[in-house]
Amino acid sequence: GSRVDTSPTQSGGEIDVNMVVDKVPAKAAMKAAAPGKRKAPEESTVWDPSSKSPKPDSNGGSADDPQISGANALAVVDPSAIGGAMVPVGNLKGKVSRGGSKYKGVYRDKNVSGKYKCSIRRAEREVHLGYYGSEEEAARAYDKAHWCCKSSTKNFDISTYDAEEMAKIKEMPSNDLTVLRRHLGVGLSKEGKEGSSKYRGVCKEKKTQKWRAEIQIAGKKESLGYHANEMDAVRAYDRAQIVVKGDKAKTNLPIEQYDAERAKLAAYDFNEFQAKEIDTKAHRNANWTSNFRGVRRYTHKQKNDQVNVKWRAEITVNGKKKSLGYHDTQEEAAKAYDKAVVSQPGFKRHWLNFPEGALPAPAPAAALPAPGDAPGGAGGGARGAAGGAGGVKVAKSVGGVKAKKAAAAAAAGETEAGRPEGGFLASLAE
DNA sequence: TTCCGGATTCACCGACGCCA
DNA sequence: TGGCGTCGGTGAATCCGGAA
Repeated sequence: GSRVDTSPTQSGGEIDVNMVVDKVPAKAAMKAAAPGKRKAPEESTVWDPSSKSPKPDSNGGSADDPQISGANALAVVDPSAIGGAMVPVGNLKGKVSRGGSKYKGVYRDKNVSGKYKCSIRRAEREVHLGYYGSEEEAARAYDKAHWCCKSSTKNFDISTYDAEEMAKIKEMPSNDLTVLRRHLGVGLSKEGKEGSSKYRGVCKEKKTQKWRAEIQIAGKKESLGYHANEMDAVRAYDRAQIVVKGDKAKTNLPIEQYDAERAKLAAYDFNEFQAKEIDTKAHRNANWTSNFRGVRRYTHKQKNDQVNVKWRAEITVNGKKKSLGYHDTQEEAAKAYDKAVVSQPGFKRHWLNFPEGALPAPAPAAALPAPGDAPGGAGGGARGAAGGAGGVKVAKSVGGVKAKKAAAAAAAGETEAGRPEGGFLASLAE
């Protein structure tokens, strides 16, 4: 039929580097033998994917090919006999594929500069086999996948691979390349990138020299805290992965290491996990800050050891904090803050905790510090839920250059009392 | 000084469609 | 049928500025 002899061209113990076992000549031969026709079904060899026997290659390779047949292949060519040189078995005829690589299954991804990627088709689906710095590495990854699926290699001779590794790969499921992908390191973290950890989700802050862990959930980055040593950050990330993805978590360390707490972690909602298990300043502050601008929690221990919890509203003007009283609820305190803000010259609606509603009546002037600076809230939690625009941030929102000009103008307009006349706020309001 | 969040970049991956 | 080229989405990594 259309079989093409794919055995290596050997003569006198030498291996012809230009030998060809690839599909190109095989297909040409097939076409020559039966132009326009596929191989007749009876000529095909049915291959059982569940068996570990090599699948007859449509390209012309065969199960009895001494070069590529099953476990035998590992012993066919002794690498030492060829001086350990790599022996390409692929289409190295000087032909460069459309992908810009001379190797099978290797492509250049124009989105990823200087890297080669490789993939293999399995059961009508493309399986990604990772990115590599060199064509050769990518070609070898492809070969390993091909070896796993079809018991043959396409780019380099099987003898150039580590026999032990290839035997191990042979044992991996050929219908599900997940195990192989893990073996190849696909989807795991990059290594050797300057300044970063070799672990996923962990990087080192240059400024603080601390290890920062974070995870992205539904497009939003969530902080997992700062850690003095890398492994603490790694574990924080791993645990967060388990919380978010359960058994499908891509952990840095073997997931079995978390067996003792996996059930507990998986039961967490991420926010709950973050609040209870992650020690960040924000969370430490969370129990005394409020979601409202200019409002914070105030606890007062009484003589009978009873703890009184109130919400304190305060505003910062001219760098000085002024109390706006203590309130039973956050909302009341927030309204008190809004009242104080409204009485500031040039105030903006978006400084308010309740910008949508009717403007509150301004607080009596005597009750407030003299105007002269953008109002600042009590800080802390005011940044987060209040849209990240705390009182002080108002100045930022005006823009760097403009804000600087305004500040300069304000400084120039200072009265003998030491405060800018007309107010910094007024200039900000432009 | 430390912590945090926004913005940006780009590596990674899956998948689609063309072609041999 | 499978190799190949490419595109788009996701998310990790990093930078940077502001707030505490």
